[in-house]
Amino acid sequence: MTTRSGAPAQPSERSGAPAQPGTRRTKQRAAISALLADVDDFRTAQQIHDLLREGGESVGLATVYRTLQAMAAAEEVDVIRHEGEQLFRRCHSSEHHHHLVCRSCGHTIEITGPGVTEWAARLGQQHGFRDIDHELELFGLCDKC
Amino acid sequence: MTTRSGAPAQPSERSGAPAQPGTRRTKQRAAISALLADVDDFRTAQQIHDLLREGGESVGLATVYRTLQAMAAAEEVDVIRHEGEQLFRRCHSSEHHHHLVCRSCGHTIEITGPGVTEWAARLGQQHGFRDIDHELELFGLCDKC
DNA sequence: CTTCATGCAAACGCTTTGCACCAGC
DNA sequence: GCTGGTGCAAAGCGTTTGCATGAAG
Repeated sequence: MTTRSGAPAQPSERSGAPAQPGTRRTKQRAAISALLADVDDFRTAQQIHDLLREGGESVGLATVYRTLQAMAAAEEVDVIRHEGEQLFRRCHSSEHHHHLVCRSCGHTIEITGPGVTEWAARLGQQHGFRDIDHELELFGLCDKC
Repeated sequence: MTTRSGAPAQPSERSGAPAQPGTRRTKQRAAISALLADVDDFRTAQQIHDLLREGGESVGLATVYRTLQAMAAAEEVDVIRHEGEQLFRRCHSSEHHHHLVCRSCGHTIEITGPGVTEWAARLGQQHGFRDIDHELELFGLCDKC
């Protein structure tokens, strides 16, 4: 990605895929994908790493990070930041949504903000801001915690 | 804070203050306070550190962190986390509010979420969550950026 | 004079990266 | 056999902390 071979041969880039990483099907990616399909709650990269190890599928922590990053870029997983660390989760809805997350076990419920996006856009415009983005997450303790 | 003197003398703790740090009036605290009064935008601890240094008032970075932490605990400053780092700002409203923050210069406008708190509480209750807290901030580019 | 804040540097936790090795295709 | 993913360990970055010094009251 940083270095380029001297040859002027154009990289094998088809039209569809924007040369994102994470193309190749590997055992590690499969393991992470499978785990994410299983665990319906937000988890840190380190937790995912531990869970994989517990499950016998040992994957390097760096790979976990790299894969999650790629999946996040491909919008296959949702990422939220909480207290300095990032939490990952495979979400069901592909539409814009927010989360109600248990701050103890990570149990998550997807929620939709009632008109938050429009509200944010309107408010931004009012104050001369453009390119408005919003962060909205709810945290609490679920009934099991 | 971690180590205690062997003497069993009870710490000089009056009834009012819960032994929070930041009691003593020092030059550094004054400088940080003054700067925060001047700068109306969200700033990282390191930016504040730099600004102090530029202004001639050199304060150790650790002190900046410790002081900001104390001020945050005393609710004298607002803290938000964004992209892994925390931003500090002296806010005008002491009531619950949110922010519209320029992601380039940190310029900030205080906003009130229309019923977000109630909405969050209701939603939490619906799903058996308690002790609900919410994080809501807007980010964009201000007209000067 | 006692106590607590400060400063420095080292430690910390999470995340990213360089590089040699290995596996997809 | 190329290409690109993996693993390890080291580096990076923002933040916290231990400890000796210095200032506040």
